[in-house]
Amino acid sequence: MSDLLERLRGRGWRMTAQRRVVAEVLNGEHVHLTADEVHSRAVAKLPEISRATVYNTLGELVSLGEVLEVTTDKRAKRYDPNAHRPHHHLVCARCGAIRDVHPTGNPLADLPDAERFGFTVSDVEVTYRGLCPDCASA
Amino acid sequence: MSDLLERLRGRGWRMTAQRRVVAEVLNGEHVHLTADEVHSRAVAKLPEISRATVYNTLGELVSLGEVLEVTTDKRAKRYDPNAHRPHHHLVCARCGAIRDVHPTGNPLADLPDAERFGFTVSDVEVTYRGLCPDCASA
DNA sequence: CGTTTGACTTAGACAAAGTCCATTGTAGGA
DNA sequence: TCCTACAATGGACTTTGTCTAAGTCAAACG
Ligand SMILES: [Mn+2]
Ligand SMILES: [Mn+2]
Ligand SMILES: [Zn+2]
Ligand SMILES: [Zn+2]
Repeated sequence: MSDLLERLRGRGWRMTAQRRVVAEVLNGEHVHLTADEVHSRAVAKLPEISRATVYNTLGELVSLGEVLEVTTDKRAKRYDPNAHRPHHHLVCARCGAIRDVHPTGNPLADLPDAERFGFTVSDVEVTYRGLCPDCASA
Repeated sequence: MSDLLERLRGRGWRMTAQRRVVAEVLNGEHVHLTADEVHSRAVAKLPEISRATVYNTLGELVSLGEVLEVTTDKRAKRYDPNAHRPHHHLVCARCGAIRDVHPTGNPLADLPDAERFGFTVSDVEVTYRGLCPDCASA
């Protein structure tokens, strides 16, 4: 993702080996790694990178809107580089596998005014749960 | 909720002061307390109740299907006594207030087969986010 | 009722996920 | 090349939750 790195440099980011490695690890489709998984993979490329730096960098990428935080399970937060096209998630209840999905329809329209309690509603997250092919056949 | 206590007794639960207090605390509409909040309120009624017992009791209530676990934010799990009528949640992004909502429509039907990746989809959670009236005016 | 017993509760150790801070290092401009 | 503000580091600390060994008590039984 030199796209990403280019954009970040443009935003005044100081480019360091650590930040480059974190950005490299967060690359691909259906990628939803925990901070610890990002750290392990980053260590493979740059052994001296610290946990704190991984957390810092992930936090910065999130506030820049380049990465999304996803909390599909109650354990660690997951980091999603697919922040450009809005999407939702399909999660295997047994093994935790996560896929990006794009449902049709607009759930925002499905919430009547009477059910909004005066809130200004700006966003909807939809999480589908079920069993992945592997777990269903086992 | 003597309803609940009655049902639990019917299921062979030994009725203790601790369990009664936890069940009392989990009572009402739009109630979504964390385990620690349940513990604080339980301590007010029964000072010697322990954290472990609160966690144990909440876990049992969840496996009995009497209480739902809700993870609207990435912090602590919340416990929802409104397990009888299915519903979704509306969350204030600033102060964390949570309301139960009942959207129209069926999000399951909005996920095309091509977007299911072979999963057996059994459940959908929808979380609406926005600002509550208080936070919007501030 | 009093006894008995296994289910229940407790305190505290432990673990996982994440935050914070003082110190040390360095990217990138002058 | 030098300087310095920004970034990285390790480790202490916090929060949330789990586990266990030992003590307690609800309720079944007589
Ligand atoms: Mn995603
Ligand atoms: Mn609810
Ligand atoms: Zn699976
Ligand atoms: Zn609010």
